Parts: sequence; structure tokens; C-alpha cells
Amino acid sequence: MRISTKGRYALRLMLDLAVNDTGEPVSLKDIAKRQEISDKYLEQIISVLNRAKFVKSIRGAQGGYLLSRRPEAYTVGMILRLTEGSLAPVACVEEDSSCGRMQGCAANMVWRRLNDAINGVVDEITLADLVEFARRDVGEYMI
Amino acid sequence: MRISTKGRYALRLMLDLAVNDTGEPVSLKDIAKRQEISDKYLEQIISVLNRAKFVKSIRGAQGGYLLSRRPEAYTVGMILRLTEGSLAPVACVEEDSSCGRMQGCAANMVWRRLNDAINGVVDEITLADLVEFARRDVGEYMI
DNA sequence: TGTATTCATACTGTGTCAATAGGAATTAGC
DNA sequence: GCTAATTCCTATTGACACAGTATGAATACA
Repeated sequence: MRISTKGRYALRLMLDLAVNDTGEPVSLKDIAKRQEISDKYLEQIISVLNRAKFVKSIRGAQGGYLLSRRPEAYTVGMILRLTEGSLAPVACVEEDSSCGRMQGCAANMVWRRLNDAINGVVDEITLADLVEFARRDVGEYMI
Repeated sequence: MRISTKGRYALRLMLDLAVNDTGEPVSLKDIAKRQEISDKYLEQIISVLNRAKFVKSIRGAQGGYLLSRRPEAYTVGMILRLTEGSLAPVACVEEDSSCGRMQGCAANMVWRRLNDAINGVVDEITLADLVEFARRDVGEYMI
């Protein structure tokens, strides 16, 4: 029941971009250094964010990445679902599921409530909330 | 971010024992048949529940298993944590964790809230709740 | 032109998941 | 006591995902 490094790193990456936004592109190497994450691995992760247009990229020397929208426009849920896939605790509470036992499954109640609780958290927190939290309670340079 | 079959089956197994409790031991073969789960796999799962004294076993012919406490005494969280291990979405929100970045990690706030939300659900629902739900809303014979 | 950067793809070692397999130990019923 | 039904114990397996690493091509600033 773990969020994988892919989702966690994606969130830190997006947060790093939000915090270090000066209008100039931020290179992946810088992010990797700040976040202490393998830059080669980050490359794969940001390529997902890039294809989904969560970030925009600028190629060549002095290139890098920028958020393509304002931080308020990203929820944690959007970022995690994109990189992790579904956050549903079991397959049978996903939209397009069809479990034969569903009608008669009391355990299903647990999974639905768990699913709602998880979504309730990740869909309520935006990147802007995290930026504010980082600035106020944590200090600008630690993410 | 999935609950594995081990935890899911364990919950269904315990619920089956609760619903089919007549005072007589229930054989694993019967549970496996009702739940449509491999009996050999269920064996491994129930051995965990047995070692933790969540169930008591009666060996030999006509043997089987019984809940060792009343259904109200088991929360879903107890059962899942025993079989799944920790339910924490990331290692750094576990009791005995020591992440160097913790002090300065805004993302950590997400994981803590997620952790609280998950625990809030699984620690509030007991086996007795599920039995009642099954009897009332689902029908006695479907679990 | 050289250097810094993104982009694309392939590869790999490790571990977990979800069982399956085989047999030993125990006990009720005949 | 014998047989059948059951729990108990341990090993093995195939598939897959995770968490990277590696290599090189394409692009663009200076």
C-alpha cells in the first residue's frame, strides 16, 4: 500500500518547479541536485509530466522546464494519478470495474470508503498549498 | 497503491468466519469454496492469522477454524496491518522512521494527511460492522 | 563549433506477488 | 488400530513491477 518513488519524486519535482519559478527554465540537473534524486531517473518521470503538458520544456543549452499552469491548477491527485496510475486501493472500486461479487461484497464497503478518504485528501491539496506550506512552515530552500 | 490479495483475502476470510460462526469449527476448504479462493493460498494466509491468535484452529478430521474473539474486537486495520504490513503510504510517516528531509519536507504533509485518512477508515470499521452490513444490505449468504 | 540540455529507447538486477506443490502431523469416526 | 479429513510447514515458481542505469540522438544557446 505504498506510493512508489515515481509518484513521490514527481510531486517533489513539481513542487521544486513551483518554488523555484523565476520565469526562466529550470534544468533537470539542478532539480536532481536539490532533491538528491538520480537525474536520469528524473528524466523518465518528467517526460511523463511533459507529455501530459503538466510542464513545458525548452530544449538546448540554458534550457529546462517550467510549469505550464499556475500552481493552484494542479492538485496532488492529478500528479499522483498521472505518474502512479490509479490510486484506488483495490481494482473493484475503479470506474470501469466489473467485479462479479460486487453486489454481494461487504468488504467492498471498506474499499469504497478507503477510496473516498484517499481521494478526499489528494484532490483537495494543490501545489499552491504546498508552496505556501513550504514557505511559511518550512523555509524557502527546503522542500 | 493497492491492497494486495493477501490483505483482501484475509478480510474476507475473517468475515466468512464471523458470518458462518455456529460454534463448530469451519474448515478452510469450505471457506475457500464459498470465497472462490485457492485453498492452498488461504492456508498461508490463515496461518498468519493463527499465529497472531486472531483465529483458533482445531486440527484433525472435522477440524477447522474459529474466531478467537467476538467480531467487535477486530478492526479492519488490525487485520490488514497484520497481513499486509504497514498501511502507511510512504515509509517516512511510520512510527520508527527517520528521514533526513523530514524537517523540511512539504510533501511530507501530504503523506501525513493521507496516512491519517487511511487509518481513520480502517481503524473505525470492525468485523461486526461488516457482518451487520452483510446481513442487512447484502443478504446472509453473499460475502 | 562546442557545450549544455532535452528526448527516446533499451536494458538490468532485485524483489514482491500470487500462487502451486508436496508432504508431515494430528484427530474424529468407524 | 485404520482411514479419511483436516491443519501445519516449507520450498519453489513464473510473472511482473520497481528503481534505476546506459547510450546515444536531437536541439539550441553563446
